Amino acid sequence: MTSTPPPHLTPRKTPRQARATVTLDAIFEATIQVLVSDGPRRLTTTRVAERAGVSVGTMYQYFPHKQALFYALNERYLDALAGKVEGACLGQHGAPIDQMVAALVSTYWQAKTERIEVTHALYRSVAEIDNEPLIDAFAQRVDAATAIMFASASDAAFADLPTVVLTLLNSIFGTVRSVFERDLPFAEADAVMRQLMLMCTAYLQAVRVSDRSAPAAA
Amino acid sequence: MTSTPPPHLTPRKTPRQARATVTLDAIFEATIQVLVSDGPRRLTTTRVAERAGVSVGTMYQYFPHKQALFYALNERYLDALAGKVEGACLGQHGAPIDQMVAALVSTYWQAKTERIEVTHALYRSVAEIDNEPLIDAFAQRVDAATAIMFASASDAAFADLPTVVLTLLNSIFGTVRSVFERDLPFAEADAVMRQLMLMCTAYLQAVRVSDRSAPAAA
Amino acid sequence: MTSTPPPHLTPRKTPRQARATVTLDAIFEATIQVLVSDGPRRLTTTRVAERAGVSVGTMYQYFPHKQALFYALNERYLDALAGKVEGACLGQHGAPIDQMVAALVSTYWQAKTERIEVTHALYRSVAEIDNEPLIDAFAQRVDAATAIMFASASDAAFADLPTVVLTLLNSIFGTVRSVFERDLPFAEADAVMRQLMLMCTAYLQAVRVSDRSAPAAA
Amino acid sequence: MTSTPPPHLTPRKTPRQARATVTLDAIFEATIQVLVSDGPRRLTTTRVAERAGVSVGTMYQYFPHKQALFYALNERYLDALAGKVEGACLGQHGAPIDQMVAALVSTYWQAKTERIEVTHALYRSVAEIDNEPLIDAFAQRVDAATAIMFASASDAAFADLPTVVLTLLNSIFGTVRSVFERDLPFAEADAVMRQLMLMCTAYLQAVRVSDRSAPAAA
DNA sequence: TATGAATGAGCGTTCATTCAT
DNA sequence: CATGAATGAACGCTCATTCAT
Repeated sequence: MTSTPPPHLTPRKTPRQARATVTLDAIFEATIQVLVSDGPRRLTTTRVAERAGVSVGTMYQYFPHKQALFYALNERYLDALAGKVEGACLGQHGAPIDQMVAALVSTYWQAKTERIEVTHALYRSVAEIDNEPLIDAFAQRVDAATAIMFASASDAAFADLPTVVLTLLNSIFGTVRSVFERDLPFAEADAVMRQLMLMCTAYLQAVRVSDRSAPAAA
Repeated sequence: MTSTPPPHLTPRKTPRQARATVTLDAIFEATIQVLVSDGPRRLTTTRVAERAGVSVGTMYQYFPHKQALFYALNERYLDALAGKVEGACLGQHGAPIDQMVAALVSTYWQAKTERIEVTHALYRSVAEIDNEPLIDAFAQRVDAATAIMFASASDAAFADLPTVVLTLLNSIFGTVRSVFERDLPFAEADAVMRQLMLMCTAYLQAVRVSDRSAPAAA
Repeated sequence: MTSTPPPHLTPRKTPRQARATVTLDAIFEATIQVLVSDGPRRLTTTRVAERAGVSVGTMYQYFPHKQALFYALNERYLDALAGKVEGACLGQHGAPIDQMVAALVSTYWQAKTERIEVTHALYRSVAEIDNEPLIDAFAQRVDAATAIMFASASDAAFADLPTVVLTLLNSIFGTVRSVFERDLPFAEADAVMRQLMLMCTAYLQAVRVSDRSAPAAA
Repeated sequence: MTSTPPPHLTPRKTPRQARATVTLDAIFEATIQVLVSDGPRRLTTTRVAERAGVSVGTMYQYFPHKQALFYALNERYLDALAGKVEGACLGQHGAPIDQMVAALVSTYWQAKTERIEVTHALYRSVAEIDNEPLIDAFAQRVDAATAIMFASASDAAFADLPTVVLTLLNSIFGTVRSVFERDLPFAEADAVMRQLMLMCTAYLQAVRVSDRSAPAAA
């Protein structure tokens, strides 16, 4: 994350000791658990502290206020997610576009699917804070990685790569979220994911500049 | 709406009198206004009542509790939205698929764009209640209408229409939401919408059964 | 009080109904009682509400926050005090200065002595809020009334009346406070008060312009 | 200080080592600074320790609790103040009463005026603890010194010296405080101080026993 | 001995809900 | 019926104090 998040939303102390790291992890995990089991409305400082096995006071030693905790949690989450996507992109360097799309979709879907309830909880709690800076930073990283990947595609070139990437990512991320929130049974969700790959590939083929020369997207 | 929403989430009285309708409307509008101007966290019953020009007590005559109000608001909103989509689908009966896609995307986008802040506010406040039944009902209506429309396409037929429709709608709705939440500048948002049409059309062409006979989706 | 107190320090609602007045009085009285029995540090909203026989919520219907309650209490107190002093001043119009001094001192002393613990409590809690505006308003009223009184003295005139009044009042108010805070036994306190009258009279005679013509104060 | 302060309010250790003295001084100075800059409400142990450059734990090595720190601070302050007044009294031995009064008033005023914000802060924070023992001790010392001084006056004798001194000191201390708290502009404050001298002198002349023989005060 | 992370009671404040008027 | 004052549980947060290191 290269963006500058509002300073009042950052943890108070960098964990220098092992103990602090453990505590911090406990707090984050507790936050997720409370989020999952009680919902964002019931995410209270007391409950988190309790579940984390620390006192409220301790929590406030690490985070200046509740929002900061939440913010940091999202930061962690998005940071990891971005990392995975970046990894996938790097792994597909020079591959054909259908493989790229498949990697992109399945990586993202898998990441979201790993801990389903957590994903659900985080989707549901997005509104609780202003995490625009985080979303922006995430988008930036992922956009860049994806653009670089597609620029290296073995079987296609794109006139307006930024727009293509923007469309693709919004599509993928949006569709995944939509599928998630509708709580589709696995079979259907899986089917949609496969169709999504198809769709993205079809799109890319439609807008690619054949033989690296012809017309543009838009 | 044909689904059965939990009875405790429905308004207490059917508005038989004009007065009641007016009051109800005022309450809904006030809710939206408070939502837009103060955010979901500051949406208090008192504030809504005040803005609506009624007393809290009166509000509780119409809604057994805050969630019911919220639920009803979403119901209204989704009902209207579904209506618009249904209308668009009916209007495209027998048309070619690219026109259908264009109609679908632009109708949905326009509906969301009409009152941007309202859309934002509602997206942001989705988590506040459990509106799964509403979403389900909405999805059912829209799925049905869309399926009927595409079944009538002049230039394509689909082996597994339900999956195609499911994919298409999740794509469109998800992408729109994603674009909305990233708060893209109009130009970019518009470009993505046009690309989205392209994408959907490419997808449909890829999965259509040529001459109304051949292979299936996925 | 003619000064304009910060709007955020005024009670939320003017008591229009008898009930509200009763409640308000109960809150004020409870505040004093808590102040007296528990000290300013233990003056919590919960305790006040409890002692007043109302809920915290009710208290917050009358005062936007704790400070406002405190402020209003001081306002009431100083308003009444200023009224008493003004009354005394009016009553001594045209009298000789020693009677004026006697009236001033004994009125102030009596007012402070009426409910000793209350006076103590209020003196002790002065620092809790910024009541400068209240003090200023109080000083203004009392200064004015005192100046008018002394200007009418039958046996003296003063060249620099404002300074004389300022000195006199600071002396009286300060000495009374000092005596109070040292918690002198009644006999000593009473003796000091009588000496204070003597002192003030001696001062006025020392600075008066004989036959309404001669040299000035300062 | 000859009075017996509650043992739980005294520092834990007598500063036998230079290090301890330095630390203690730092703590006291930090307390004052925090008091001045943040006000008595924001005077937290953490903040004081931080500003003093020591850990909270260390602070608790010197003071069993916050009140003890506060108490000790006031003790220091009042001790120094009493010392100054005593010095002034000694210096005026055998002088005429007007010089004595002038010395008394100006010494006290100067002491209070030396670090205005500190004085303000201390006046404002008096209520935080029960420092009656300190006040008593202070009063005793100052009373004694003043009584001895006036007993040596070259131009007056007093029948009831204790009452005279009590009155005089309450007057002076009270007036100074009153002037301070009203935050009068320097010119006015200075004028009042000069008038105060006048007043005290007039008083003493009024109650003195001429030729060291005649009637008494009160 | 010095440290400062941990504690948790207690604070000020909010707000969904009730019910006497 | 409509009102809105009253309720009080529950929240976010602070800070004097302790104690393992």
